[in-house]
Amino acid sequence: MTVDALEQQFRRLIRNAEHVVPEDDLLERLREGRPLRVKLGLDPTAHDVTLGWAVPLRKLRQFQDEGHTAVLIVGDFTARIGDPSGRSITRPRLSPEVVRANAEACVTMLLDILREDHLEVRYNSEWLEPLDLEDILGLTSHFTVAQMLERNDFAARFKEQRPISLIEFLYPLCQAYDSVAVKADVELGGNDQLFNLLVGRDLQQAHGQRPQIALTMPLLEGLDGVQKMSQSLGNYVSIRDRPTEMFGKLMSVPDGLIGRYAALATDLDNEGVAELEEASRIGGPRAGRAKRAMARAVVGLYHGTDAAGEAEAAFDRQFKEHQAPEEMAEATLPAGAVDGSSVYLPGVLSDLGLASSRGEARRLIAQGGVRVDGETVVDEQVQVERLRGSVVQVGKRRFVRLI
RNA sequence: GGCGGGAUACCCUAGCGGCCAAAGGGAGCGGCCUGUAAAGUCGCCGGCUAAUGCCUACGGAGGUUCAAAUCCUUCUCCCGCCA
Repeated sequence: MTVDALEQQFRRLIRNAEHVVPEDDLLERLREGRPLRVKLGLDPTAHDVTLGWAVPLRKLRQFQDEGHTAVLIVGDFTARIGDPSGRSITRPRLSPEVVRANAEACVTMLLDILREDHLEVRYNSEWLEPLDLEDILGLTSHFTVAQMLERNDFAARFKEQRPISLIEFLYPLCQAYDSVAVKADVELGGNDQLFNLLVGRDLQQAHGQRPQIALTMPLLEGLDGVQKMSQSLGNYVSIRDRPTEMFGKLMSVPDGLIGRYAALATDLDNEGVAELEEASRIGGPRAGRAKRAMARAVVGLYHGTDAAGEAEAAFDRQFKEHQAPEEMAEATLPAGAVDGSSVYLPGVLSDLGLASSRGEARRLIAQGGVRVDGETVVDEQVQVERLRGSVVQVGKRRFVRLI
């Protein structure tokens, strides 16, 4: 490979990265011309791939495309122990079978992004399970409490006098040991993983290995624009969301995030990203158009450009022309709800999951948030004929067709 | 191990015998506005087909009282100081 080509590969690989520690070592290893072992850890309790999680995954895919080996570490052992992080109640321990099944489902989903060649999937129980206490004490001896407290969230919790379980100190060690076990050249992760990745370097060195390069990707903010995208917060887009849903969710993102999404969740080049970012700063209709372009690019990435175009058209039908969407959930009128010729609508709404309770449904109706075939419902009792075959809408985006 | 403090709805927090389904803030939801953005604005925000009604709920279990989120006992968990 020419020096130039190498340099370009290097630029591609570090593009958008938040930290590359140390950068020059990555270039050096690329020069060796061998496939690098690029590790990425996977928590098998997650069951959906969000756009946020896709950021490091897509980076891993880039490495694959350059001929390097993706080493996917399934944290089956650690999942079995349960992470007591923060104040959250200790997760129930999962049985090995359940973890395994989850993990396999996860890996399958990851193949939406990763390629099947240049891929190595490893379960960390393979090397963590056989460790005995002596081995574990040996691992801990390489680190000090002060080192552990360097980690931001530990430092913060310590300062605020919130509990830190000892087991939490062991997690970075387990993860670091994974790096030793698979002889990683590079480990990828979200930026919140930086500390753990650096622990991996130290531990590899302690085991006489060349320390891995830690490459972290920015954490993508969720739809709310504030917190990081996560399944538990419900502010996420799944890469398996239907095109229309994906497009719609992306259109609800705050303006300030357009550039960020464009950079991290699309395959637009730097100029394209800069253009959208600029437009989003200007605001007004230009920002709206920039957001559309971003949404189209994301949907296009996972569903193809045709689907993206259709999603945008469907979006306009629904929100500019206020037509019901073409595809929506269908449901039958719950039999119990019918009383003679009229129906108690709050009961129907809560049975269909459009409202969390009958009281909630009644409130929605009272506030004018419920429509049948586009017409705002005023009364709680509704004629059966009016409902049969109708489209029931709650709020702006929840639709169900009754059949 | 000793002593002290604490656990309130999704989160943070007030209440400290009846006026408490529980103040305030955040999050969330709905209407208007709009670019399904932000800001703004009006409203909702435990459940029950009306209710000045009933049920469930202030960490768990008991108790005192006509009446308990509030008092007592005990258990669990958290925090602090001392060791």
